[in-house]
Amino acid sequence: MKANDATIAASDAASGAASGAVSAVASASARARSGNRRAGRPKQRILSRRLILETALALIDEHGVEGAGMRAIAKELGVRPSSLYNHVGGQTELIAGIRDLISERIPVEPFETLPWDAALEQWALGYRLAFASHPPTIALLATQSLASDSGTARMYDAVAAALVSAGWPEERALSLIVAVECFVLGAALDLAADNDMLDPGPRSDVPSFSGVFRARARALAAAGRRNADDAFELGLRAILVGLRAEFAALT
Amino acid sequence: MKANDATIAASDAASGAASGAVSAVASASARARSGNRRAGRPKQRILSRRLILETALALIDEHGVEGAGMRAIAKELGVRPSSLYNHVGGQTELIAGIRDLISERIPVEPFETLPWDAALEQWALGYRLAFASHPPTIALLATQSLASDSGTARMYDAVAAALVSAGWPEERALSLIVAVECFVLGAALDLAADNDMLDPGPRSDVPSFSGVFRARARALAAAGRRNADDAFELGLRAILVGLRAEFAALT
DNA sequence: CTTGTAAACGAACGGGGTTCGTTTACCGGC
DNA sequence: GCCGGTAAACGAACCCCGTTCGTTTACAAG
Repeated sequence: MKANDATIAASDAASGAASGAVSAVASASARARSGNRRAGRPKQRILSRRLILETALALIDEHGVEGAGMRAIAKELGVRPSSLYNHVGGQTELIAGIRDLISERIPVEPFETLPWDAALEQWALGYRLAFASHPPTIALLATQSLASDSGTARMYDAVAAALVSAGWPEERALSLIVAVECFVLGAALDLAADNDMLDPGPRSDVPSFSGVFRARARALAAAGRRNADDAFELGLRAILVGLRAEFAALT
Repeated sequence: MKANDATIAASDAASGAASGAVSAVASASARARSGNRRAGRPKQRILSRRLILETALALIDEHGVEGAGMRAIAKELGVRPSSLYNHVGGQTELIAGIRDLISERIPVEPFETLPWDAALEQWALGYRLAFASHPPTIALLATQSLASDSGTARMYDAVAAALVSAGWPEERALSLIVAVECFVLGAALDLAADNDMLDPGPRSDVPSFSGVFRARARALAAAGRRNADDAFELGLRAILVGLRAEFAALT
C-alpha cells in the first residue's frame, strides 16, 4: 500500500460522479480522459484491438508516423501505455494490423466484371489511393513482411483468380501482380514526398534537369494537375500497354 | 575533478603501452579499440565525415538498419557517440549523406551512347542494383526529401538531357523519369523484403493465391531465378514497350 | 607565450518501446 | 453463494536511442 492511495481513490470517486463534466472533450473516437483511473480492471472495457488500430491510423493521419507511437496512442485513448499490451503484441504487430486495415479498403470488385487489363488499372488506382490517404504508412508497409496478413492475402487471391481465368499462365500471374504492385508502391512513395522535393532551385550545374523541371511545372500548373499524378498516369498507361502486348504474344 | 580520474589515467597508460595487444582485432576498416581513450583532442584525427558515412553504410549492410544507429557507428569506430556530432549534424543529415554515397554509384554513361530506351533500361537496372546492395536504405531514401542532394540531381540532369535530345518534349521528360523511378524504387523495396514474404502457407481460404504462388515458385526454382528478379524484368519490359509506343505516337 | 579552435570524452536529458508486479472486476464451477 | 482463475486496467521500473553540454587536450596562428 502506498501513501497516496487515499488521494487517488478520492479523485476517482469524483470522476465517477461527474465523469460527464470531466471528459467533456470526448470526441467521436474516444478521446483522452483527464481524470486518472485507479488500478484494477475497469467496470466496462475501455480498449479493444480494433479501437487501438483505428486510433493509431487516425493519429498517423493527423500527426504523421512519429506522432503515433505506443505512448501517443495510449494518451489519445486516455490509458497507460502498458494497457495496450493486453490487446496487441507490440509495435510491429500493430503496424501489421494497420496495414491490414488499409488493404481491406482496396476494391477488388472490378475483377469480377471488367476484362483483366481494365480491372488491373482500376486496382492500381484504388491501391495507390488507399495508401495516398495515409502517406506515412507506405514506408512501414514496404519495410515489413506480411506473413500472416489475411486481408492482403485475400486481395491477392481475388486478383490472381481473375488473371488466371482471363488466360494468364499460373506461373506468371504472381510476377505480374508484383510488378504492378512495385510501380504502385513506388508511386505512393512519390505521392508521400514533397510536391517540389525535386526542385533543383537556383543551381546552375544541372541545366537540363532545371529545364525539364520548370517545363513540367509550367505545363501542369496550366492544366491544374499535380506532379505525382502525371507521372503515375504515364507509367500506368505504359505498363498496361506493355502487358497487353505480352498477353497477345502468349497465344 | 572526479574521484576515478586516477583509474582512467592508469588504464589509459596501460593501453598506450600495449595497445597492439589490446586492439588486436582491428580489421581493414578501423574497428573498435577496446582500450579507453582519455578525454581531450587526440594526437591524430580519428574521425572524418567520409569515414563515418562509410562505416554507417557498412553496418547497414552487415546488420540491417537497426544495427546502424549513432551509438553503433560510434562503437564500431571505437569512439563515443558524442564525437560523431563534430562531423555530422545528426541522424537525418547522416542518412542524406548515405543516400548520396549510393546515388553516385548509379551509372549514367549509357545515355551518352545508347538510344534513349536502351539507356533507360540500363539505368533502371543500375538504379535497382545500387539499392539492392543496401536494402534497408530504400525506405530511408523514400521517406526523406532530397532537396539539396547534389549527387542525385546530377544523375537526373544526365538522364533529362538525353531524353530531351532524343526527341521527348521537355515538359514530359521529368514525368517519364519519375514514372520509371517509381517502378525501380518499388522493385527495390520488393527486393529488400523476404523472398517468401508472400507465402500464404497452408491457408485454405485463398486458393487462387496459393496456386499462383506455388506455380511460380516451381517454375522459378527450376530455372534457378529469384522471385523479385522475375517480376522486375517483366515490369521493366512492359514499361519500355509502353513508352516506345508513347514515343512513336508523338510524331 | 598566449589565445583560439578543433576534436575527443563523459555525463547527463528526454523520449521511446517494453516488462513485470499489483489491483480490481467479472465469470464459471463447486 | 462463495471462490478461484482469468482478463484488463494501472504504475513503476528497465534499457535503448539520439542528442546536448561542459570538460579536456592538441595543435596552429598571432
